[in-house]
Amino acid sequence: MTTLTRKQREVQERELRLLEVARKMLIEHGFAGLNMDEVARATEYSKGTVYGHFSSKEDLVTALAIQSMEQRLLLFERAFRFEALPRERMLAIGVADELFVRLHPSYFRSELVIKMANLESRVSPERTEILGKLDQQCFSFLMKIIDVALDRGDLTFAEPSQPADLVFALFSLAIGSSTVIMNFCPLLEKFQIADPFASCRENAQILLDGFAWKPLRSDWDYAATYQRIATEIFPDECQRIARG
Amino acid sequence: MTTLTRKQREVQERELRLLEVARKMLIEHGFAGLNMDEVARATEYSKGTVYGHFSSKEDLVTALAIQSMEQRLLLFERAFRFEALPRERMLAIGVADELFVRLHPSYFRSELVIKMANLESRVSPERTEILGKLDQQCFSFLMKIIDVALDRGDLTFAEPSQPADLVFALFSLAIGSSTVIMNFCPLLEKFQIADPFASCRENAQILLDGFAWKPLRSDWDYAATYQRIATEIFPDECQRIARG
DNA sequence: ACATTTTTTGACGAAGTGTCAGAATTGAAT
DNA sequence: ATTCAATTCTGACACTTCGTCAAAAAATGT
Repeated sequence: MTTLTRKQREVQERELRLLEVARKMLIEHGFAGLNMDEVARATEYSKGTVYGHFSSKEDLVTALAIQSMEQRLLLFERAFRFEALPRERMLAIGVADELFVRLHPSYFRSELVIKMANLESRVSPERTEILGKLDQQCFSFLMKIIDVALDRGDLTFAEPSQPADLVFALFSLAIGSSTVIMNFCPLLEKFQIADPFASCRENAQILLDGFAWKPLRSDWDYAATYQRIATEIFPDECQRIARG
Repeated sequence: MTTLTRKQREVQERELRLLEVARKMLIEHGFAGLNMDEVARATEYSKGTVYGHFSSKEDLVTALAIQSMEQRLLLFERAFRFEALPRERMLAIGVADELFVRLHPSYFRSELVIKMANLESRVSPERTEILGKLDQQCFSFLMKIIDVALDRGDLTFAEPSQPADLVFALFSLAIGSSTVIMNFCPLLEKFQIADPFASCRENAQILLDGFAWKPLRSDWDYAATYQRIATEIFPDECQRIARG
């Protein structure tokens, strides 16, 4: 019994070590530059051992994406607990997402890479399922806040819009903005947007105004809310961004 | 002289043939499944010849992305010439973008693949530049319409928002929505959104309402505008979508 | 008809993925 | 302590694919 758990613990630690090294490679050399031989060499295990953990390179990257989502959800949870008006809490979620992308750009990238390139077929079903569950958790955070807003009457939906449409809009804006910021740099320079993340935050607020989620920007000082979020919920993270 | 142009024409035709075959492969097997040996075999040319056209696999996919952007711009131009209020014209651009994604999903995918995976370093500078130019053309269509709206007073920007922020927001929403629709199917099912494209159209309108682009949805029948766009500008395309 | 230039070819080297027979290690039993 | 079965780990190997380049073939000029 004790021996079994010790063994399991060792295996788990080894997996973390493998992922750590792989993540570093993904950051430095991109998906194509992430190389299984090299992962084995750098960790001083053999290829066979690495393949014991991950059925393929794609599976390994999915494991990284799972870590990624877990990181994101940690930030989301803290944002979710922010005690404020629903719309302010939604702003906190937005800030959490921004911080995630900025603090873990390579995580974000591995998420997208995996979802984009038909790669899921080569990923173990277990990992695919885990990732799906995590996506859903993410989704439900937003839905819960929307439900509170509906209860309070801060937000109403006129046919044909539904709460899910708002979530869809926010997801799309967030994913699209991050994609543009991370991958369309020349385009952004054309735009001459000095601080794309600030622009993105503002755009999300404008979208919420479009949905008439009260209080509107004209009736509330969301800049102050943002300051509160930055100092009360994410002081360390915001500082790390300010520095780096 | 004549022989030279004939030769050039042959080369150009061959390139189109290569791209056609490569595109089919990209659709069917994804980026990883697109294979240079196979492209050579299927077109009955040799690898050397293929590499004469494209300096690398990434370069080939970029060429596909360029074709893609050209297709998109053809639709954008037609939308741009729509004689109507600026906001209606912007809706027409949105419809053009939707039609593009729906009619050429594989084109759209190749665009994203190239921009995502650090792949640009392996692409020939000429093609990178062409793609940049096309991006910018796309951008300037939106800017021109916004300028008209500003002139008419339909739209004003309150500090710190700028016209470019609106373009950024629209791009992000469009790219994000398409990405979610094309690649996050399980998530969309969770959302229980019956017609994601319709939802996306509506979300864009809501965003424009947020920017207070007049006339607001409450003061104008944009469903009617959409009908006009569908029947007057894109009758064939809309039918093809309705059928397939 | 022959020479020169251009184009095309496919064998090849390099790099990487995933597998599997056998080596090494471990834990239990004697 | 020694033996032995079970488990785990290893790295050589088979296979795939990218991109190159010397040589063959074709086109062009004389």
